[in-house]
Amino acid sequence: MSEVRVRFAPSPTGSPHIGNMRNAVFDWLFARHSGGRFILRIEDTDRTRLVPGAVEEIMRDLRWLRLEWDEGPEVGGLCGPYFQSERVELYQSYARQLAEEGKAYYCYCSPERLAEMRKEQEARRESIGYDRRCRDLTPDEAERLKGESETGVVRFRMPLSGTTTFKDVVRGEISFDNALQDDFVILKSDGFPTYHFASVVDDHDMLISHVIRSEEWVSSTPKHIRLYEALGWEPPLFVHPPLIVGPDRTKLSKRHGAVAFSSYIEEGYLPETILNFLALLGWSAGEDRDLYSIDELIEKFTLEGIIDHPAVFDTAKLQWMNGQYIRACDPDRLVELTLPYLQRAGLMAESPSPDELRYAREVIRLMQERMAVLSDAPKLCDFFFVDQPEYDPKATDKWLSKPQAADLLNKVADSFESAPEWNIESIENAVRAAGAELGLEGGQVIHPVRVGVTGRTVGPGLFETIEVQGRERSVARLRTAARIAAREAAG
RNA sequence: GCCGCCAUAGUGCAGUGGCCUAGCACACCUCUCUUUCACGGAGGCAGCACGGGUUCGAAUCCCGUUGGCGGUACCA
Repeated sequence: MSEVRVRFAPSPTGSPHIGNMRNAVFDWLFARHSGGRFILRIEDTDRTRLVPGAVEEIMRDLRWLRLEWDEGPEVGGLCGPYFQSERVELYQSYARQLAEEGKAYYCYCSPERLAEMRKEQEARRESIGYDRRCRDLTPDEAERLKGESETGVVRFRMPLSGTTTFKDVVRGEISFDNALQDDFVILKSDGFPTYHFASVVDDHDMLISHVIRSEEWVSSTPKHIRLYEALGWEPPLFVHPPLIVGPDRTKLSKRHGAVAFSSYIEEGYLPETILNFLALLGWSAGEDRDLYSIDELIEKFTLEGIIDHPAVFDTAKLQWMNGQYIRACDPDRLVELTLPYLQRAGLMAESPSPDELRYAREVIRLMQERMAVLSDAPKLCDFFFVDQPEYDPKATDKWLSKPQAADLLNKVADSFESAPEWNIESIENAVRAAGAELGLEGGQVIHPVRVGVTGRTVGPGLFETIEVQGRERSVARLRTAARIAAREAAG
């Protein structure tokens, strides 16, 4: 096989979504696996749907996932330009060539007429697409219609009989009846090519060996096959991975909630999670495993492993996987990743001091086993960063309303103040000793103390929490809590 | 409607004619660890869409049915 060259060819009409990025993952993995090239091409041929900033977002998402492209915007390459809008002359010249050779023709039908035609076809419950009115115009008729309509499009002259067959790498041979194919537009009236035409021209021009694109494209592949034939080119291999669908099993779209890829970045999924998860959405190494490093993915990724049926995007499993990677994460890196979430929540300064940073590191260490996504961090550990925690009414109700609660809390505070050392052991001793004085043990002392120092009933290990929180802060909180307890007991 | 693709537990996969009393993971449930939560550990629940073939033997091959999805634009 000659060199593997694959391309990721998004159109900048909005934010990339999970499905787009899954395809990019497959492209990249295949390129890296086979020592080939991964090319990024921007398909900006629909000028009406262009979204400003979309190209930047695509590149940002790819880079975040560490999917570096070998050719494309910002990195260049021998087959550029990599924006289709900069290649229109190329498409136009090929369209002209096809027209001159009688393999394509100019069509002057107005959008209105086309809409009318479609409506009638629908009413008659038939749909063969364009009625080919302009397919075999005499020169005179062509001249006349051209004068009437001002603008026209170029349509491909599809064979009227026979079948078009191609081999999909994932599904095997697929055949289509030519008579059912449309004389599709290759060049629009604004001079821009349609997807079908531009992608064929570019895939050939950029020496693409494998066209990897999602399943929604299989039914237009016969158009592309005929185009390659008409242009006298060898078609690439077609690979159609399955669609990624929502919980309702339909194609991912806005109505499925978080579709923008960036929303997963914001929620705090790690790149290695997303890469691992996306790789497994429509592909399998044929093993009973779920966790793969990037290197393992590259090593194991083959086209044969691509599944041939749609995959439902399961957020629950994504979360689980992210938890796995968070736990495996280097602590320093985890701090770096989590800090922005704390800062955005107003829990940390924008430019923290070394002390504050050290403190945050300790706190995050305690959170590492408890986070599923990074955005969990603020609500999990906010009490570490404020002067006084908010006391959860349910918690105070349950643990601070006992007659001895205020006493206990004050005693613990006393012994914290007088403790010669401040470490987990001394803290535990102090707490247990204070409880013993009142004839309390186990949960009877630990729960009230936890509520006293954190304001809530759940959290990391009590003694670790107190140690990290510090003596001063813990004592102050215990005193406050003791007052609340006294009030509760009295009321 | 027409064309195409697909069909293993709720979800994602493994399985390519006998090793399947169908395996793994998530979710869910139980137990365990434990000061709580989480993590970890041990169990459990739950599936080859249906009907015909082929074969000594079918989740695996063939046909049909049903169902799901995709496409059917001067969008990609």
